[in-house]
Amino acid sequence: MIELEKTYDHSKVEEKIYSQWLESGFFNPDNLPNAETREPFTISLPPPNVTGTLHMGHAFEDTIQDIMIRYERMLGKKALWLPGTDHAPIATESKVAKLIEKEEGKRKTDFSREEFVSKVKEFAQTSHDTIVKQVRSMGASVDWSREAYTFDDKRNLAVRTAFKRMYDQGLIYRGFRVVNWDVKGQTVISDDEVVYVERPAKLYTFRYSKDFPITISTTRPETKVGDTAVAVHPEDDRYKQFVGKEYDAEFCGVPIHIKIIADKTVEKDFGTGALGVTPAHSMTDAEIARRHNLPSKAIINEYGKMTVGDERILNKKTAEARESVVLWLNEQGLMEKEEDIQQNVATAERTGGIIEPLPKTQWFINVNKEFPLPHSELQGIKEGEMVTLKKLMRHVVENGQIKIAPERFEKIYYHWIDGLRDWCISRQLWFGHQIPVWYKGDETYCDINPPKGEGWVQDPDTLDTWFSSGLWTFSTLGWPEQTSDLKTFHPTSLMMPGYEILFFWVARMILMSTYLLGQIPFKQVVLHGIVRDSKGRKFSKSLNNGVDPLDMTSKYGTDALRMALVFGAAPGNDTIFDEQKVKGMKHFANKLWNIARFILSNEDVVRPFMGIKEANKSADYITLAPITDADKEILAKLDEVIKNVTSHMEAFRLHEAAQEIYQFTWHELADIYLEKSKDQLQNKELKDSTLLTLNFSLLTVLKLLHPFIPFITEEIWGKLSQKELLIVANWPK
RNA sequence: GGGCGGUUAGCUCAGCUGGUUAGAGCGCUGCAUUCACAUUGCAGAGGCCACAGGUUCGAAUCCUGUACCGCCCACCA
Repeated sequence: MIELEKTYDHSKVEEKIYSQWLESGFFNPDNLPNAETREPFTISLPPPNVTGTLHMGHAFEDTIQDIMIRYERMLGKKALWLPGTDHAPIATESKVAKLIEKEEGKRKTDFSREEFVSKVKEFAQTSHDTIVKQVRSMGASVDWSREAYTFDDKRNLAVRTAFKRMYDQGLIYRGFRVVNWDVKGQTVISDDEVVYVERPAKLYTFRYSKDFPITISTTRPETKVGDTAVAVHPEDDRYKQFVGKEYDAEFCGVPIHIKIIADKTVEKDFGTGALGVTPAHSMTDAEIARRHNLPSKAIINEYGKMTVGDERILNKKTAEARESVVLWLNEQGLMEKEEDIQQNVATAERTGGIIEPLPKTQWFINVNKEFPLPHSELQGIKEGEMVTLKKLMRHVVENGQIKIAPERFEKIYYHWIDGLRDWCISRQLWFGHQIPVWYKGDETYCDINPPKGEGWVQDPDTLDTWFSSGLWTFSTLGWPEQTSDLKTFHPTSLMMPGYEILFFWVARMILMSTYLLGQIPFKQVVLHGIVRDSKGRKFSKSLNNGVDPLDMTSKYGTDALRMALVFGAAPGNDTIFDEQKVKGMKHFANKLWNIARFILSNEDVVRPFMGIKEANKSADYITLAPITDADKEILAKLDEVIKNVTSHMEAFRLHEAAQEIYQFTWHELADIYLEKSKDQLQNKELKDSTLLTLNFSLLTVLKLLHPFIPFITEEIWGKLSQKELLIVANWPK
């Protein structure tokens, strides 16, 4: 007779069980029973940023991946879940800069680069330790022995190697062009990091000067001091007569020279149908200027201040300069109209600052350049075949080597690729992988290691965080070295990120892996949604609606939180976090506990139990007559549940799987069969078969539930004096 | 401007390839407490599955359209 306490107390169990798992070594696939013959199954953990603590979204992500890896481990796979963290330069650097300003009253520029970077590294280390604790407390069965960091030495070598290869093949180049400058973050960012925010704005309609023949409309009159042309549609009869003519004017004290040009991209119906072209401070205008060979005149600097004109605008911020220009236009009688409109303003994803398009020299990855693929294990593309990075990214999804679920995201992915422009990878930050390029006079040197000799200066810029994240699936396995891990575990099997990083990360991993390894990075992507608060809002600092996963786990238990997060969460759909749900799942855990308590309270339980522990199918016991209809029924239902849960797992319908076992456990096994068994246990003839049925049902339910609620199931399993841990038990068939 | 998703019980959501009286959790109502569990059990109320057409023997599920809500993308300044 085995006695359990009346209620399940997660606080006494979770640390103990996690330690048992760690001691067993089974998180490391090399230590699994019969590891040599197992088929590899790999998940790379999307590395959380080392900017602080984890939120409910991370808890959700950890949960669904842990469910999959535990399931695959029980299926007999050589299951590797590789953890790590991301140095996330923009977020981390700005976070530390803020902290220093608050605590020491100093600014980033008061320190040397080395001093500042070491402070950031210190912060990142603390943050890392917190994150590890949190991942651990979620019960994540990650292989800590293989933990990686996007900014450690091994990953740095991978980054330099990748850069060098792309540079040598002409896929990375340095170019001067209009880029997205984040005034607040003081760095360039890529197109994907630009977020458009709709805001009310004024649309001004005016002429440059009294004798200028065309009126133009703009929301940014201050930039007109940098105009070099006015563009109209080629078929606009109003303006045909002026095309090709050139005019001089003085605009708010600044002399300008304007050429009238015709370009198809101009909308006849917007504003006056004439567009003032500012080649230095607008991406679109820069493209028009390139088509028409127009000169470009920079008039705004990195601080968002005007660099031309007199005291009315010089050194003023653009918004202030705008007021001055508007005043001048009105004074001169040049203003025709001021209208209120809604406008999309470009802001930086991380800092929220305004994007000021500026002409600058930066590093880019050319996504359209044709080149021979150095090595290929991809289906449908041969080694040496001419490809572009865009083509590679599209191809592997199109021909099904990589599957994206839910399927609708494949279309979104293609659409993104089709509109993709060269990827700006340099950042004016200190914390990050410094670009492995050195200069001396007119010479440029790119290599994995610095050049020998005196006088070389390394490019001060660092790389976009997604450059190193793009290497994640293989840099974590030892690349560029040809390690046995790389051979065994790459391509990885499954990737489970949020849909919001499909472009940022998933696409970049596909780019890097197909190019550098000639392999897909993963076979299957399952995108999950965002966890929102009970009112459907995103969790955010400004709303102060955050819920700390650790509070939930200590209050209700990790199992309860995991089950609550996965219950009702369909792939790709956002989910609402509700504390009530966690509470309900704590009740479920307690229910399971009491089912076990009842079964184990029978004195004879050990004897029949020992007899069935090796078996895996209910069919094996049905033959053990006498057996009642109730026995048959519960065993038949159990078979069906096994079948259904397995098929849900295979299709990543974790929410369906969870619901199915929940229903069975509570409302079939506990509510119906357990009650009937009470009578049967009184009958000597039926006692043995009843105990067999009870035990078999419990064992099976524990197995089925283990990926979802690993702690309590392992704890009960342990009470059943099993030789092996549940974590490596066989998935029922 | 283009694309995508949502609209199912009071609330939050499932419903996989169309098939018996549409499900869950929470909440609500009534009854039950020494017998695994009150973190409980039993019983129950509650839904023209957004709307309008169509396909089908049969539609919450497929097609067309409409209306709201939300998201993504985009060089209308």
